[in-house]
Order: sequence, then C-alpha cells, then structure tokens
Amino acid sequence: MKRKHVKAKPEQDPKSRILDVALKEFAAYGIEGARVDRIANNASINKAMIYYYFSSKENLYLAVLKRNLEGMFAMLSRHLTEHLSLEETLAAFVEVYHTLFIKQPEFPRLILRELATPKSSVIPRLAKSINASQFPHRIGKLIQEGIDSGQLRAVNVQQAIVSFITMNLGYFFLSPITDRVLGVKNRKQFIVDRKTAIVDLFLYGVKTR
Amino acid sequence: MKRKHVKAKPEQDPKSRILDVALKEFAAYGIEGARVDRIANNASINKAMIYYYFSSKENLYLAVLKRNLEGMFAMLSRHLTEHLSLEETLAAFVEVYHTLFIKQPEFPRLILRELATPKSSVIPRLAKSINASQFPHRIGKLIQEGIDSGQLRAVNVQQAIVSFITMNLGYFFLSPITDRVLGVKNRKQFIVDRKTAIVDLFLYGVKTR
Amino acid sequence: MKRKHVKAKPEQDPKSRILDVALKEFAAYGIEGARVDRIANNASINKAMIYYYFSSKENLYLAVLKRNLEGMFAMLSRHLTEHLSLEETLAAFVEVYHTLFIKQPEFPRLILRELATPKSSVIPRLAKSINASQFPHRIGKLIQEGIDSGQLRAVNVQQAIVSFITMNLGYFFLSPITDRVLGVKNRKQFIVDRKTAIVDLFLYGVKTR
Amino acid sequence: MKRKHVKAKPEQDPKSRILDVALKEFAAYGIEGARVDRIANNASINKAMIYYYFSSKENLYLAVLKRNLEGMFAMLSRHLTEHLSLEETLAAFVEVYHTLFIKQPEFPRLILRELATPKSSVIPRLAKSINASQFPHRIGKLIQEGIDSGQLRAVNVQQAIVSFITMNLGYFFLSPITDRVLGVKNRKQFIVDRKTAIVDLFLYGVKTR
DNA sequence: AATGAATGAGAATTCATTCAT
DNA sequence: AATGAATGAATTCTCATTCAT
Repeated sequence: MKRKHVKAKPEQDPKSRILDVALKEFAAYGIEGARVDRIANNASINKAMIYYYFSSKENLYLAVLKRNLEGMFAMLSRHLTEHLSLEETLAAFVEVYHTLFIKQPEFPRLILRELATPKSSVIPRLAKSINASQFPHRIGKLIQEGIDSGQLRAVNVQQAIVSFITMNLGYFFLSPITDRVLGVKNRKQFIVDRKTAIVDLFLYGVKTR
Repeated sequence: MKRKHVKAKPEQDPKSRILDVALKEFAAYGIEGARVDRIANNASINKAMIYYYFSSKENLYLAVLKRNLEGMFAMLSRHLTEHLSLEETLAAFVEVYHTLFIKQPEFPRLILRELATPKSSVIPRLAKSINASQFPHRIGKLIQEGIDSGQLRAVNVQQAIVSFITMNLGYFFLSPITDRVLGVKNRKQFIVDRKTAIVDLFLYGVKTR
Repeated sequence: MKRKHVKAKPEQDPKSRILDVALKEFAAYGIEGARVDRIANNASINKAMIYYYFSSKENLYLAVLKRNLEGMFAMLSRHLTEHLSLEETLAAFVEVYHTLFIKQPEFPRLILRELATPKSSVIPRLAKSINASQFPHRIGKLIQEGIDSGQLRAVNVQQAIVSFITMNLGYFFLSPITDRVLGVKNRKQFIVDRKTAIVDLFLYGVKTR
Repeated sequence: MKRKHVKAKPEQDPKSRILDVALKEFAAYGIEGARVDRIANNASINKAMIYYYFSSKENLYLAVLKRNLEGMFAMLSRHLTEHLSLEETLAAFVEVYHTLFIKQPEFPRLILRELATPKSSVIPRLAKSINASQFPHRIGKLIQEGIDSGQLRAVNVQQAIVSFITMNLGYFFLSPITDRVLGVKNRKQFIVDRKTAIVDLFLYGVKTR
C-alpha cells in the first residue's frame, strides 16, 4: 500500500503499464526509433525498471507483440467456432478483426512494421499461429465445398482467401491514405459499412447466379 | 568507359547511386535503423558526399521517396488514359501496380512504414498526388455510371473503391504472411493469377445478374 | 571524505566541476574552439554526463555565463550599497571589479568574445542585469548632483560614466598589450596602483577647482 | 577581360575581396568559428581559390590581420608627427583611432578576440609594432616633462597612459553594453562628443590647478 | 523494487583541405 | 585561374544498458 511520491497515472501494475506504453511507442516509431527513455517517462517509471522487468528493449518489444497476438487469437478462437456456414464464418472474421483493430489501433501498425521488415522473425511465428488457428484452412474448405456443390463459381480458392483477407486488413493499413483520398469524414460509420460491404462483395463475387 | 580512381561500381552518377542504395537501406531498416555509413559504403562513396548532395539523412529519405513516387505516378498516368471502360481501367490499374511492385519490392515497404507512422508528413502528400492522378475519382465515376445504367448493383461506391484498392495493394503488404499461411510456392505464378482473380472477383461482385 | 569509484578529483559535485572546467575551456578557446571531450576529460567525467546535465555545448556555455554573472552581480550589490558618496561609490566599484577579475581572469575573456560577436544574445541580457543593478544610474545621479551643487564641472554625464567604466574594465582587456608596451613587470602592484590612479584621475578631472 | 558567368559583386581583384570578406567573418565568428565555405560564398569565389591564394585558413587570418594592422600604423604615423605638444598628441591619437574604428568596426573586434585568446601569437607582435610606433613612449615623455615643469600633477605616468588608452579603445569594445545601459541613441554624435570628453577629462585630471 | 547517475559504443554531421579537370 | 567533387579526420550528440545506493 505504498504511496508514490508525485507522478500521475492510475494504478495498474507497472509491468502492464510499461507494455501499454511500449505498444504505442513501438507502433509509432518502430523498434529502432523507439526510445526507452520515452517509454519510461510515459509509463511514469524509472528507466532501469524496464530493464529489471524485461532485460532489454528487444525483449520488451517481443513481450508487447506476444501479449497482443495472444489477445487476438483468443478472441478469434472464441468467435470462430466450428460448424459455422461460409456466410457466418466470413461475418465472424470481419467482426472480430474490426472490433479488435478499432479497440487497439496501434497493434496493426506494429504488424505493418514487421511486414516491412525484410527478415522479420515475428512474421514466421505469426504465420504459424494463424495456421494453428485453422481459420484459413477452414474458409478454404468451405469455399471448396461450395464449388463442389455448385453453389460457388470455380474460383481459385487461394486467391479468394487472399482477396478476402486483404479487404479486411487492407483498410486498417491504408486508411490514412484512403480516408484522405475518398474524403471519408465519419470514420466510425465507414467501418460499420465496411463490414457488410466486404462480405457482400465477396459473396456476390463468388456465388453462381 | 570512364575510369574512376579506384572503387567498384563505376556506373551511374553518384547522386542516383546513392538514391538506389538508400532505397534499399531505408526499406530494410527504416529511417531510424538506416545507417549513413552503410549507405556510403554500399554506394562506394565517401560519407560526406551524402551530406554534400542531400544535407541530412532525413532529406535523403525524402529524396528517395520523391523519386520513387514520381516514377510511380509517371507510370500510372501513362497507362491510365481516359476513355477506358471500367473493365479496362481496373485491368490497367492492376497491371501497373503489380508490374511496379515486382520491379521494385523495396518501395512498398517504405510506404508501409510511413503508413505506420502517426504524423507522417509523407502520407498527406501521397494522398494529394493520388488525388491529382484522378484515378480514384475516375473509377468512382465509372462505377456510378454503371449503377445508374443498371449494369451494376447499387453498391456503396466508396466501399467498392477501397475494396478494389486493398485487394491490389494488400497482397504486396501481406504476402510475407499469406504466402506462408497458404503455402504459396510459386510466387511469380501466384501474382499472375492474382491479377485476373482481383478483376474477376470485383466485377462479378458488382455486376447485376 | 566520500569515496567515488575510481577517478581523480573527488571533490565537489560533478555539475559544478563541469562548470568550473568549462569556464576555463571557453575562455581559452571560445565557444567554437572549445571541445566537449576536453571538458569531460578535465572534469574527470564521462562525456555523456555533460549532455545529461546540460543537454548541449551551447547550453553549457550559457550555464557557465549565468553562474559567473550571478556571482558578479551578487558581489556588486553587496558592496555598492546606497547612501554612499560619489567618492565611496567609485572606490567600491573599482574595488569590486579588480577583486573579481583577479580572482577569475577567465570570466572577462568570455565577455570579451561576446562583445566581439555581432548578434550575441548574451550582451543584451548582461546590459539588462547591469541596468537592474542600478549602478550606472546611481553614479550618474551623483555626478549630476555634484554638477548642480557646483562641486563638479559641467561635464557630459554619460561620457563621464563611460570614461570611468572603460578605465576600469579596459585594463583587464588590454593588459596583454599594455603590460608589454609599458614593460609592466609587477602586475600585482600595477593593479593595486591602478585602483587609486583611476579614482584620482577621474575625480580630479571632474571636480571644479 | 573575361566575363564571369553569373555572380554579382563588383570588381576588385579576388584576393582583396577575400580579405575584406574574411575580416568580417573572423571578426564575427573568431578563427575557430569562421567558415571557409562562407567566406568563399560571400566573396563570390570558389573555395579552392582561397587555398590557392592563402594556402590555409590560419594563413588567411594572418593576412587579414597584417593588412589591417599595417593600415592602422600607416595612419598613426601620418598623424602622430613629432614636435606636437601633449594636447596635440592626445587629440591626434583620439582622432586617428576614432576615425579608424568607425570606418572599419570589424577590426577592433578582431583584436578583441585576440585579446581573449590566452597564448595569442598576434598580441606580442602587435605590442612590438606599437612600441616601434614610438607613440606610448612619446606621450610618456610629454607627461613626464609636464610633471617636471610643474604644469602637471605628479601622477603615475604608466597609469596615466593606460587610462588614456583604455578610455579611447574601451568604448569601441564596450559600446554594445554601454550604449544599451546608457540608452545612447545617436551613436554618431556620441562618438563625436567622446573625442573631446576624453581629452578634456584627461587633461583636466592631470593638470595642476 | 526503485532511483539518479554513469558508461561506452556508436551515429550523424561538419569542415578544412585537396584533387581532377 | 577556376570549379565541382571528393576526402578523412574530427566533433557533437545519442542511447541502450548498467551501477551504486
């Protein structure tokens, strides 16, 4: 029940306060651009404590990634239950990602930076986790079944998956540009519309007439 | 057949040699991670010359961006001539971007990082250039005309544009993940297929039956 | 009897040790000629600590100036109390300046350089402090009163003040030349004599017969 | 009769144009702070030419000093002819210095900087030149004769000389401060007044009643 | 746990000087 | 004489990391 000298910032244990602040820092400046000093200041904590908890900047970065990825996959697996139809699966996916990224817009930026990094060690691990989540496999299977049953056109399944995923994630990555170019004013509404637009375009694009 | 004193890489004037090397450096490490020393070495040039020509690392970075953006827009305007149909416009766009990004995979990574940077000064300028290129405006008009004439479904035009763009650019950004997840082996072929898949899905998704 | 790890010069806190050493460095080489490395070495301190405390060479320089100016004005205001006669005021002024400059010969050199610098930011501030010290104003009033009462000749008051001040400070600035030209051997004695010579010449020069 | 490509600046041979510009540069920034690039630009000349003419920055500095000192002594010896009375000598001295420094205010700043430099090699040489000019010796002799003949008080001759010189030079050095402190508006007029004020105060201060 | 101070290895930038033409 | 480009040796400043308390 110690009482801090001055400092503001609410409770929360220092470790997760550091992680919160570090996410923003890494997202904004990248690993190289991130400053341990700045993280310490923003977390209202002594710089040495960061080393006490995380031992290095690199390590802190990995801890940040880990925490956020875990959160993402937890949410995915909670919503993408088996035995959903194609329509339901797509809708669930769209819902999860949009909910996630709106809540924590820094996280996709982090991933963006990893994607820009040539020999990122994070990307392979991320790919592995995605695979483990079974989602791409499942959607692929659903599409294939649709084709086989004649409900869907004979599209290239891999391409279709990529198209669906890029439509989902792409906006979060490109919004700084697209919002400007298209003059999007009400971002909130645009994202709401986006969810239905994606599913609509995709399904309409793959279904037979 | 000029003969510089010693050094390797005689070709090209040093200024554009620096720009070439710097593009790779910035793409690989980001602005903060980039090392002026490394750029100088790889360009076989005295470090001070970089400052002679570009006055600072920041400035060099902007010069790199400028050159590549200009190249991109030059190509776009060469191919996206007016009086093309919707189908032709989409195909031209797809073609240009894919050609561009295959030729110079470093450039999108640069843009990626800028997209992740909160108060990037580059993004607004890029948006302005895109606007000036008239492309989004033109595709929007074509879609609207299609809707009015009953050839296209009454889709949300803005959303459609975003969907189309993200399907195009998204893959280049996300390929490190999607290639792994989907087990893409032949990247070249995948990209060739991608071009038709995008246009096909999009058109099929917006056209009335 | 504290014991710092290794290093020489244990005394004093590092901050003021840096300021001491820096005063000498700046006086000897000027701001541009001063070397942060040399200051760090002479202060037996890690170079980075200078930036830790003062953030830049420029800033360190200003801190040095500030400290010494404050010391000077503190001494002036201690000795130039009100209700002194003209004779006493002049004598006090002479005493203070000579004492000061003998104790710390580096400081006037710093001021000298500032005087030579066209848009020095220090000089205006120094002038303001001098004004605040009220000394020139006070001596001017005493002279004017003397003139009014007929004890002093109707000299130009401003010119008289400048004459008095330049006689005082001038020697410290010009001594490298005058000592040589006049063959001054015993500098200590010369300065002792100087104090009375200045007051004598000045008073004799302004008093009516 | 070659014709320069662009460039402004009037004629004058480049060598003396460099010297003019360099005087200002050295006066403003000191030797260490002076930039060869800036001198070259301001003289509208290629940097390499400075080395062609003067072989090094140090050398250029010495050339600047030499030229200006020679000008000063030439003027002094033209005006300080022998067989002048004390009054005439003092007046001539005052006149020469004030004329000189008004015409070229940069030069005293250069000397100021040398005076601030601990082991200046210039000061000893300057002192030698002053000695050779015989002026201090002559004024000393005149004062001594005045004392001997009873026309002057038995003042300390060395101190008197120093007082006179510092009153003359002091203002040029200290004017950035004194002008502010005393609120001197009309600098031109102040200097005119100064000439008579100095001689007046000095003579009145040394003469017997 | 917590803190202010300290450290060393860079990294960007500068600048006098020289070279090739 | 004249020029733009080139060079190398500093020099300032930064920053992740560690230490003493």
